[in-house]
Amino acid sequence: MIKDIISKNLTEAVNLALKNNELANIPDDEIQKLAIEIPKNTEFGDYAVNISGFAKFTKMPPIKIAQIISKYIKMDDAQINVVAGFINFKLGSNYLNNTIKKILEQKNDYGKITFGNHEKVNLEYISANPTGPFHIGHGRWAAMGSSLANLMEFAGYDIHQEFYINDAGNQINNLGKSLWIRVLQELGKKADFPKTEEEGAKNYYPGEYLIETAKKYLENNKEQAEKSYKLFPDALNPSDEIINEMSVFAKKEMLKKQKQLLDNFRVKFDCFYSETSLHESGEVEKTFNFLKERGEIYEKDDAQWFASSKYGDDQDRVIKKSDGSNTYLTADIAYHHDKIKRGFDRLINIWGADHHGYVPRMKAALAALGHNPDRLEVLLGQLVNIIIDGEQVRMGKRKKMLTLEELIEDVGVDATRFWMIIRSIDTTLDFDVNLAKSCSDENPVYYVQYAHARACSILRNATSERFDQETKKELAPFIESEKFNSLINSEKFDLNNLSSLWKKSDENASKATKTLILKLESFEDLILNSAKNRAPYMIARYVQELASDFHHFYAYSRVLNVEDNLMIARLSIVQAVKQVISNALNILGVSSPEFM
RNA sequence: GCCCUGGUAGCUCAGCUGGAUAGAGCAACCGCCUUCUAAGCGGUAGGUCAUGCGUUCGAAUCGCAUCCAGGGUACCA
Repeated sequence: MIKDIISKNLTEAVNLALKNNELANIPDDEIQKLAIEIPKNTEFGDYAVNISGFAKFTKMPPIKIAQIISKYIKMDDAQINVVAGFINFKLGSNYLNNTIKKILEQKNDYGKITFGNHEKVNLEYISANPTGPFHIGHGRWAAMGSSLANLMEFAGYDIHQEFYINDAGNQINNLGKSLWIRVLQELGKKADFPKTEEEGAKNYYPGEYLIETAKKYLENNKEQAEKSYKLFPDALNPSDEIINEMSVFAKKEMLKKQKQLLDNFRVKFDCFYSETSLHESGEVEKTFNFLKERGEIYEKDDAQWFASSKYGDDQDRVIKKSDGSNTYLTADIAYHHDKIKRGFDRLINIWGADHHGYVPRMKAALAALGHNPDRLEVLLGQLVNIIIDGEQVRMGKRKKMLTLEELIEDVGVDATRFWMIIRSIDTTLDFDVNLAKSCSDENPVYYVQYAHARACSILRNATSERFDQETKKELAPFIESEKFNSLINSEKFDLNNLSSLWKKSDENASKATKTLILKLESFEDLILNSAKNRAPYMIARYVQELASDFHHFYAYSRVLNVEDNLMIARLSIVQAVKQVISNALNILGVSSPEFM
């Protein structure tokens, strides 16, 4: 990375200046902190470093310090100039050419870094109840989570993607009870969902999606259902056996649908972890006893309490209710305990902001179990507003809602994913359905994909036969396929291919070319920063900027129909752009079309 | 009340481990298609970075207070 080269030279220069007593009193960690940045105003240079921070140690004006340091910098093929407290670097073509070489040699691996050091990370996200279709909010976690997984893999982590199935508790019974009503309705019996709170309306799922499930159930179980109905004609009071049968069937169907949708949405989990399995294996009880042995649990009001406030939670939490059953928290503690026992160095959870109060108690739980709570990282995502026709649509949870499936059908996987990722996780996302659907300038997905398709088009044309309109004759391609392939696909890219790139041509073209290559160069740095910050949205922003730089380049630099050496050089750049756009879009789980 | 996010251009948002003139996209206005994809490019205009005080050589960025918006504050999951 060019930044690393500059950084190394800079550190050496500062140390030399210190050794020669031209500077003094600068602590080592201050030198380490020097950040190479890209100036907002590129007139200053391609890279810059601000050394004003040294002023308070050396008691010298920043400009003086910058001058002294710059004297000691020995970089070939780079211009260095000092403005105020800044040392600016303007790079020569060697650096830029090497960037292209690196991309063409590393291909799909360009941008991969070893920062993560193979740390074993368990990334848990979505973790929805299997009681209905995903809503759009789940879509944000799905897109975020899978992109973050791709990103962190790229940055050198070992990522294990996990979905925790919340398949225990009353909700599953409620699901079964609701399915039974739908089944009876399908059989033509009189059966209705309760309407009022007194009748227990909130214990049912009246969403229409269970109608389909009911039909499916009846395909093979019609007689059985009729029989059950005769024994228990009251739709709201079926037997436990019926509820159980319905619950199991509904859960299985819902899960199947969820998995199918995730597959369509390019979300790949390594593991679906069932909460029920934790109860059945006795892990929940074991964890409870373990905590009890460690003295973290006490009794009050007939319930068992976890003393989470000892570990920073603002109050203690019930862990076993007075009726003897466990709370959700108990299973969740067991689950996180299990993750750590499975050998993960780090646990990352993506949770909706509505769960933020849950973070301290989960961290407290880890501490109480004897683990370092910092191993758990919770990324809190703000919620999603749906905008249709300029109006915000409220998401009623159990009423009619726009499901993720409908959205994807409407908008497409690429656009949905891109829009879900484009904003930082800290801001409430306004998802404008009309905008995401629109194939216009307003839609950044197509802007980026168009750049990729455009690059592909140029590369295609370069090796295709041509037809001359005037002479009505077939012309040879601009470059033979074989030559082109050896240019693009060889293990060792020949830097001489780029030699004619920087000969004096028009200024706009070389400026655009340089800007473009510097953007390509910054990809590795981007991976580092976005992985560090767990921020896939940075990739989405970057790839838009890259597309913009490429379109700009395209406007000023003809690739084909110029003299051969220049064509080869520019084709190499186009290929590199195509590669990097596709590497970036791959991380986001967005496709890179060859035609549009 | 307490806790978590956010408040930056007409709109949606970057920038926030303090540093050069606060950026992008869209919308508005003006231009550019007989040559590689116009789903594109160039240009113009648009700001008291919610408010106040503080820390600092220097604050959109850090601290405190206030005001707005969203979310949370269960022996639900």
